[in-house]
Amino acid sequence: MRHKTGDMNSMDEMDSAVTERGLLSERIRKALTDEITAGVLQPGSALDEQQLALRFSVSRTPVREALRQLSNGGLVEIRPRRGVFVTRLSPERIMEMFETAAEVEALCVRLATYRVTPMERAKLVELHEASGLMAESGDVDAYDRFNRDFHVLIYQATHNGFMREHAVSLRNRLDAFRRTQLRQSGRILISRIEHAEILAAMAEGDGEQAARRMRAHLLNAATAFSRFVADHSAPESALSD
Amino acid sequence: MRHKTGDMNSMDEMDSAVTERGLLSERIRKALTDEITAGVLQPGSALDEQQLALRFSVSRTPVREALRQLSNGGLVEIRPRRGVFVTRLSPERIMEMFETAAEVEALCVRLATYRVTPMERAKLVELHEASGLMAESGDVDAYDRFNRDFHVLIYQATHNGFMREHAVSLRNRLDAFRRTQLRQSGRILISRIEHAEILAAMAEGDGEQAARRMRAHLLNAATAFSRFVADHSAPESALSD
DNA sequence: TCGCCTAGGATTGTATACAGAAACGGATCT
DNA sequence: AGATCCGTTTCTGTATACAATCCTAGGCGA
Repeated sequence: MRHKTGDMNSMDEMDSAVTERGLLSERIRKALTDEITAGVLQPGSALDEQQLALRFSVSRTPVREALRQLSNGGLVEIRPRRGVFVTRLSPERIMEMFETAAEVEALCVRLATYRVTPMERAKLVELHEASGLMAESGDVDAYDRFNRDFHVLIYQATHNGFMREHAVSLRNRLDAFRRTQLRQSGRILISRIEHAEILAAMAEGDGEQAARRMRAHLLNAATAFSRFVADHSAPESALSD
Repeated sequence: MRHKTGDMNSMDEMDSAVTERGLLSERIRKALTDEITAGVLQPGSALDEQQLALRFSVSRTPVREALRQLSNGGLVEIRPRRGVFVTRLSPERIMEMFETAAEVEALCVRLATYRVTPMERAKLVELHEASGLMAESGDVDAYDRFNRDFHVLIYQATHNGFMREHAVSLRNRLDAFRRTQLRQSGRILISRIEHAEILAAMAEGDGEQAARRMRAHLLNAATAFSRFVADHSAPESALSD
């Protein structure tokens, strides 16, 4: 079973005349999610319902629903009777999110070490080995997809569906920042080495060790992200606000 | 200096009769949350928007928004174009949730052990000592409130706001089941003893030990809940259906 | 008799209309 | 000049109307 969780959902080239199978609110939610994580919609900016409705050529109703969904994901903030704003994530907040993700992933890999099936273990190794090519060619997008599959498979190996869903949801909220740090030179190779070390600990059945390495793995990514922000956005943000 | 302007925005009435204070969708969301967790709305039952709108004397719009919010909390399931249904939680699913909560709380108390401030530690002890009266008098509701404050304060002591929010959200989803198990004879006293042991580990600065005890604390609650379910619903569900 | 197709009813999804609150700007007063 | 008051305006929150889809039931044909 090799299902790709991150399939691109870009079948929007159909005529606008046909009502698509999915709900309008879902389409809008996805579009807004992309724009926010890509930085097109800048943090702190207000999202006007009418304006968005006009942009997507729909009424305010599905736009409202999409915005409500986004607020639950933490991407936007709703101030009642005031409006909807793209959540402004402070660097501290982002680091808090990374730390939380690190701890959650650590506990997942610890449980996974004790519960993983031989088939799952084989699949993990297979994924990891396949990532070697991506690391060498520097294909960030491909490695990003692999990385996701790798981690999700570990959640899966906990054999706790609720925990898996929670971990996936957490990971989704950090994806934008993860991609950012992954683009730094050398990060992919380091990431891959850390994966190998985690797999080694799992192979020895040492859940605590695997957990420690996973925590370090995530915190390294956080540090890389932090360094990236310090290097790239300091000059720009000097006069904002 | 206080002017006597015509500003009467400051009337804070708490009654639920004709108050226009909050948003309708919020009020409905709370009402439905209560009814679902209390079991008034049984798992698997369909929620008709028009019917609910009639019941609350509002239009379908705020009802829809409330239902969307609930679906993100996992209380209801939305099948597009099919309707909204109260989520049917299998015993396995509930145990998965308890395990996840146990692990998350364990990691919280581990971090809290290393980061708690003297003031927070004092507040924890104070809370714990105050709970003695509730345990003796068997006031389940009061103990339930204390229990919540106690655990939330531990999340707070991690000094990671994001983690605190996540842990609180997780706890909310389990509150209904927690109350159930707490009503079993002796559970309150046992719970209080376990709290004391957790505090002791924190006082010694042994985060790992505190984490283990917290995990056991939550899993004990899960076991108690499981036993409660087995005792109370087995005879009925044995040959019905 | 059984299975497929179609018509009707019911319910959700979306659009539009209306009401009230919060932001904005100008005029007046101190 | 600065602040305050008040009217205007814009936008959200809610209500209602319309459209599309799904479920059900009944008829028709094999």
